Amino acid sequence: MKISEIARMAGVSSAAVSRYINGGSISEEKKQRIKKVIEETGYVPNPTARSLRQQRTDGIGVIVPKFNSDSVSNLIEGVSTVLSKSGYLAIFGNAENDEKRELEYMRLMQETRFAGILLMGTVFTAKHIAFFRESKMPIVVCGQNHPSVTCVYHDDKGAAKEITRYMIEKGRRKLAYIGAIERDISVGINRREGVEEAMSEAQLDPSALVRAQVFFAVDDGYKGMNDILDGGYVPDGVICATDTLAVGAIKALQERGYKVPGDISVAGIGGGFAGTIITPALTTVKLFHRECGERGARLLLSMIEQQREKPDQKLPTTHTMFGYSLIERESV
Amino acid sequence: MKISEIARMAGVSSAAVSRYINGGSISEEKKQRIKKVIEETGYVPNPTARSLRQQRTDGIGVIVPKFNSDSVSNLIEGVSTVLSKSGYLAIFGNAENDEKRELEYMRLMQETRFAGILLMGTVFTAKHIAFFRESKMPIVVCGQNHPSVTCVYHDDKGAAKEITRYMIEKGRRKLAYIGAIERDISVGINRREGVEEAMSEAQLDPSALVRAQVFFAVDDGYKGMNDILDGGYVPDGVICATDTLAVGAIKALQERGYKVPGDISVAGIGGGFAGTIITPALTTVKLFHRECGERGARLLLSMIEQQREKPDQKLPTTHTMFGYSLIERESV
DNA sequence: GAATATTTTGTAATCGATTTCATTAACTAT
DNA sequence: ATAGTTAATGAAATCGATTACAAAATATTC
Repeated sequence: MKISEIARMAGVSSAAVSRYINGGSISEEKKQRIKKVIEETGYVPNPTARSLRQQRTDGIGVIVPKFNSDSVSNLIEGVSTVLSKSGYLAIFGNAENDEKRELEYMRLMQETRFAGILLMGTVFTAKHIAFFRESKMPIVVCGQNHPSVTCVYHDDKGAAKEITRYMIEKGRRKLAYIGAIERDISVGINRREGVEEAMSEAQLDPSALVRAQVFFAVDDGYKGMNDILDGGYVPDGVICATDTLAVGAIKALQERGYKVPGDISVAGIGGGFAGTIITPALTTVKLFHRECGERGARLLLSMIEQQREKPDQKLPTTHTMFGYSLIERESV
Repeated sequence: MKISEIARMAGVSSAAVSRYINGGSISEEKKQRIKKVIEETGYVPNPTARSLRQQRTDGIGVIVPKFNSDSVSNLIEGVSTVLSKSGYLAIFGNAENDEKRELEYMRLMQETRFAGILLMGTVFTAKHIAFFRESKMPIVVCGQNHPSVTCVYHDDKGAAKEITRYMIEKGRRKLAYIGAIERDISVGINRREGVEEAMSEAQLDPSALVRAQVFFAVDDGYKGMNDILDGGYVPDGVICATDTLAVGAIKALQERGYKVPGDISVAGIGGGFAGTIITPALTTVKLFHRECGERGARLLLSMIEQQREKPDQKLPTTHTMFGYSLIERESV
């Protein structure tokens, strides 16, 4: 079923049908006739033809570093609930934790003239920044913050500070920190700085903090904890950059016969699923991944609208920070 | 940059350029000229225009019931690694555990003339079956089995049988089963039947099995276990239809002061992440979600190829069953 | 070397919508 | 009543590729 067919059936030109659909001026009488035919036939305009003519698609690209992670899948869940109600189609790209693939996807999505890009960022290279600067596409980044692009992110430093403060309050003063790779600003650097700041404020010397720097898996937390202990340092409190790392750290401690939190407290950051099922239940700081995805998607949608109204104009960047919320459980 | 521009620069017609790209007959000399120009300009054909003319898109629809679940996100991971190497674009649709939305997506994807559909099925209604029967699109279902459509699924009954047999071997004879809603054939019915069969084969009366039927979340397993105990039945072994349910069941037991596995053994089915981090570590049967997604994607790709060669022909359905693998840990 | 088959080529049609443009019809204001 | 707006209309152009078709160039056969 195509538009010319509908036009024939309604006894009008295809231009009239197009105007009916897209809201051009048209007489009430024809409007009714066209409406009737469209309802009877269940006609839907061919999106490909429309895209070709209008020089844009109704696709929104969502680039994620991987799928099988708690925080990412909640973020996606949030994004997809918003987009599925919007008339746009979400196209997900799995960057496989590789910045180069991220860039490839961004370029592909720009070439394909997607309506916008939502990037769940990990590491920003100079090429990323250049892309943000040069591209006129609506782009939103979730989870990182950078002045060159619109971002929705968490107060990572604040969250880390909060959980550290809490641990110090609970009487732990000999701290260790298992952090993530520092090419990731949000998780790698900001959270560490939060820990250090909280220590300073409590008159503890942050340079005395023993740190391990690892990746993001349970095994990495496990290894990080063991490295610290093997180094001869036995803390009484361990902060981990993510809940997943904390799970690994607790496992390492328990294997060595330490009681958590009796001998050593452990805290995470994230508030994901894993922390709710381990023993002891993980004390952590909740971050709002799902909400972050929702907000990011909504923001992108409004940027796309804005651009529709004034094309060719570089969109201003905005920066939205989400807070956090301490979850007291059993591991501290 | 468009094809006519390339043609002008290479001093040929745009038909020649198109033939160069799509492999038509063309002289070696022009081939070189065109190649050079394309390389210099980095020209890529406009996919929208191509789709319009060829009456098909390079999109593959992937419909999932939700994103934030371990099994689903591994499946997606598998699917996306295969598709991202294929030249096709994966478009994910979140059906939000709603069969109606599943159908809506299927219809939308058919209208949009996607190259194929990969459905991570939950419940099949009569409308699903009708769609499978009538549609000429390449469709692959992951996780369920039905004769009317090509499926890649697990031996759910076998897996359930295996873990039950194992539990009986370990001396547990007073069993309970926490199962999932039975509108889901694979997880709801087949797994329960596997448990019952294993009991019969061990001369245990399956009708004596106490069952709870719940949804898929941790809390559902928790509730299911409590319901069984509140009914006055204290089993010595509990089989759960999924690992997630097992996590909830163990939590309920521990809260009531039972030792797992000392007093009561608990086993799951799935082999996901959750079972590796709880205490005691979950004894379970591994299912190959990631591999299932990979296989499903590859199969769909080959079906799409087949259809390219002989269009208008209904594709034959195939049925691929994956096995399982017992994981002995601590909960039995 | 003529007749025939095959390959190469460009022109123009095509996919299905939207949009420009020129024209006509219907109002408003004077 | 007339000039000047504004709204409604359909024919035709357009988006950027692929492809049917016919013509031209080349290769093959006898």
